[in-house]
Amino acid sequence: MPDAATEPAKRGRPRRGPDPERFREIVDAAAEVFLEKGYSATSIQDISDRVGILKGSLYHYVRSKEDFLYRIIKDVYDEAIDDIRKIGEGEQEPLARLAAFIRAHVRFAAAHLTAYTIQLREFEQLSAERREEIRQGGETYVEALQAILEDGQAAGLVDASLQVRLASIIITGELNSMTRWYSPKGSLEPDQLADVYVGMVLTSVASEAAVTKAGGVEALRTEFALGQG
Amino acid sequence: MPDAATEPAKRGRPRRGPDPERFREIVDAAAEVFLEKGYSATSIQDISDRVGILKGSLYHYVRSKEDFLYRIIKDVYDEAIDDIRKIGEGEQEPLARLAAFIRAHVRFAAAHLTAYTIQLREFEQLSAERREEIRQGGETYVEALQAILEDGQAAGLVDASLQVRLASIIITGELNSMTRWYSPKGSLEPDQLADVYVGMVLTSVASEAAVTKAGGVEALRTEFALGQG
Amino acid sequence: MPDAATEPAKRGRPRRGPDPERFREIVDAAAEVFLEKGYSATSIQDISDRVGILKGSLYHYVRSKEDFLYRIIKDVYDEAIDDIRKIGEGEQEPLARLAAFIRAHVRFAAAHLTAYTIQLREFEQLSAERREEIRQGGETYVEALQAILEDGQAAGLVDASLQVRLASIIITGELNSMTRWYSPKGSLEPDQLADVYVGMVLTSVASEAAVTKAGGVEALRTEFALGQG
Amino acid sequence: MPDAATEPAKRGRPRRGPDPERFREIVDAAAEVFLEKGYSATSIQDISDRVGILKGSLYHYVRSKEDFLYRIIKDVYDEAIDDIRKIGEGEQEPLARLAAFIRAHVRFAAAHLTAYTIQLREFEQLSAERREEIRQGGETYVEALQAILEDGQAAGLVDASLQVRLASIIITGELNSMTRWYSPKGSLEPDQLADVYVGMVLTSVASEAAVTKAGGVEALRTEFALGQG
DNA sequence: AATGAATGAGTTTTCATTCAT
DNA sequence: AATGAATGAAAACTCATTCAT
Repeated sequence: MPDAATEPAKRGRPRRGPDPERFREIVDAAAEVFLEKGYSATSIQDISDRVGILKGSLYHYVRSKEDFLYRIIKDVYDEAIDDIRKIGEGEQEPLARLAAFIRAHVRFAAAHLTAYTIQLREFEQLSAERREEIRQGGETYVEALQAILEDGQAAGLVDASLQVRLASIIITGELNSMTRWYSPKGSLEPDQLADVYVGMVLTSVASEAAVTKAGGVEALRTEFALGQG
Repeated sequence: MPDAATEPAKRGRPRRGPDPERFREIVDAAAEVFLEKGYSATSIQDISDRVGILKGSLYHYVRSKEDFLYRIIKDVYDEAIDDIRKIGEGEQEPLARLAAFIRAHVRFAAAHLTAYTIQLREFEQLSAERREEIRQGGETYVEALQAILEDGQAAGLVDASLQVRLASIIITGELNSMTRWYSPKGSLEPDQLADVYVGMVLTSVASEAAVTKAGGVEALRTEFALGQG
Repeated sequence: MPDAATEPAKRGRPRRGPDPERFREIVDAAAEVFLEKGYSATSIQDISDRVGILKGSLYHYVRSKEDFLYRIIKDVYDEAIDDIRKIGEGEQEPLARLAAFIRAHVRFAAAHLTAYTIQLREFEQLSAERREEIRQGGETYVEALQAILEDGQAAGLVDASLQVRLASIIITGELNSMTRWYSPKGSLEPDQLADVYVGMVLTSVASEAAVTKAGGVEALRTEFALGQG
Repeated sequence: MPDAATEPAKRGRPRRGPDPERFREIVDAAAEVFLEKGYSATSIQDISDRVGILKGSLYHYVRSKEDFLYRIIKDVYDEAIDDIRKIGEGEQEPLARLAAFIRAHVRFAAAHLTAYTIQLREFEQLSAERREEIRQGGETYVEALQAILEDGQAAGLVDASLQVRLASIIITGELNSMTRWYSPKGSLEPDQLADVYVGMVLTSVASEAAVTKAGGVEALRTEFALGQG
């Protein structure tokens, strides 16, 4: 019986595939360009120029331009799903959970600004199959938000007359719209922005009881603020 | 009776440019396709297919593909400016003006859904010159909104601690995000949607005094509603 | 009621599509190059050079390089099917029909030398769907030939011990191999070549009775010749 | 005694090239793919996939893609030349030699089916120099066959009116066409196929005298058969 | 012997635009 | 007003080949 330890690894293929760090570097370059020019208006040449290699060389890493978009969106989408799952673990009170949700969302968008913005803007450019595949992933922000608002209504803390589905869509749009102007280079920290969002969103849905409990709208508007950033 | 065969259809005037009705038809077709596929991903062929003519024929109406985008955005932008100017004429009370502003904005977005959506999404695809030219046009929604909020603060009806510039941007994003999901084919009428927006936005910025004056947040939330949809 | 005679033709589209003569010209150019270099080794550039236009211009006529191959093969295949159908109409005697079949086949191959050669060589380069579609077309030369040989056996004129399916394949290969060397520029006329083929093929399958009836193999070999070339 | 440390592993001889067995393996893989897809349509990637290594690694064995084709064709061509030389050694009678020639050819084609098919199909894809070099090699099948037929005519056993050059080309095409359909996986053994070919070819060229001598065409058709396969 | 990154030149295809009719 | 042929430039993608490791 041959000694397994001295026997060479099965002919040929360890086949590691491309270096994951280099791959990340390249996908990040693609994301930057997509953000600046838009996916469709970006050429493979634009990406390779940014990386500093020839355009043909990119096909070591992907099979098509769409693969770049897919990678960017898939990754941020998966992280977003994780993010949504973590929200509310711990927080019991609906308004506190709502505040936590908003803060988490703002932090997430700020932390993954490029990729998250691309996801919002360019999702429809993916092939139908890939859109479908990605959507299977899990609960969306809208759905999570809706659940919180429903809990809030049950607890009498969210205006009972609110159409929660519609409100969830509106609030999600409100939060997502930060990707249209927010820049990490500015002086506004994510938590400061979150404070503003939390204050505005909470008062926009709070019930009479919730306002009273907080000691008025203005009090409610700062109740969940982290304060000075 | 004159000979119909030799007489040109329209009385006297030599036809200088293309038939404006046909032009509108074609620009509308372009807008539809831009909305569906995005400007950059749309080819001249896509547009001509939609119209039912050959692509070369489009150059009777425009000098370049960008001209279509320019026409669409310029027109809706100009109308938006008009829209903004009209708001508040008449309304004296800041919260009433804020409500009127929101309603007008929702109505406008709903009425010009395709063009307004394109303007939001594709403005950056215009040449720098045209972007500049269009921006000269007049006050933006954000600026108009900011002015109203400032008046509201002066009148003690808007939370004095609110960062009005930031709030204006957030609220505008919130309103504009309706273009991402609203459809005139759905059962939700623009005024019904406006009612929801008005309620949420007003309570999100109202001062303690404003809430008290209205008889509570829930009352404030319906004070400016048109009601039954 | 409007007068149909004076009413203009329905807006826009007579849409004739490309000039069929020009199209033929271009497909013929493609066929020439495919013959010289092989389909896969031919670039779109090669074809456009032959035609004398830019490569992009070819896409007025086809949607892909494969379309050229399809057109060439489809057309010659359809004609071949027609050809096969016509053979034997009239001829009653099996050996006479066999001779007629061979002559027709040689004439056909000579008359469509380029396209028929391409069909034989490059059929497998078509997509699976197109191969399938074309094969649906009708009876092949092999099948037609087999039928004739079976009739010949029934009439006692073809060697009873002959495996007709195999013989049909062999004879078809023999006939088709002329595409590997035949040139219309040479001095050998199609009918002269057919005379040789007829003589060789008939004697290669004839029964004893057929030979006797003809007055010997050498007599049989010239019985169906057109003679003087 | 030489210093073992400086001496290469294998006794004396420095290793010049790659392992010949591995080389054969790789060339065979290339041949398989060339057969399936055609030379021009095959990429180096296709070959390396078949072997199970990366494409860059193939350049340890060859200097270019064409080298694969050259190796395949050169080898089979040289063997074919040998094959042709051996034919007729021993056989004295022209028809017996013709039968032996056909049998040898069929056996050869069956034994080297892949390489021989590639040689027939892809010879023209070699560079002009290599085509020239290979052609220098020796007598071709057509020439050998022509010589036999001429001997046959001299002996009165081949139809005197036969154009032997043309007949040789036709018969060679007939034999070679087996590469278009023959498969060693089928139930037809090479010698069975050779029996059919021998019978058909001999009767297709035999003189009256040869037929009479054999006792009729049908007798002639089986005279050189090996019989049951 | 093999890997995997990269090259550079090529391929097929797309597409905005022009223009004679 | 529209056609349809063509252009010319650029797009996405392919691929034989090289090379440092």
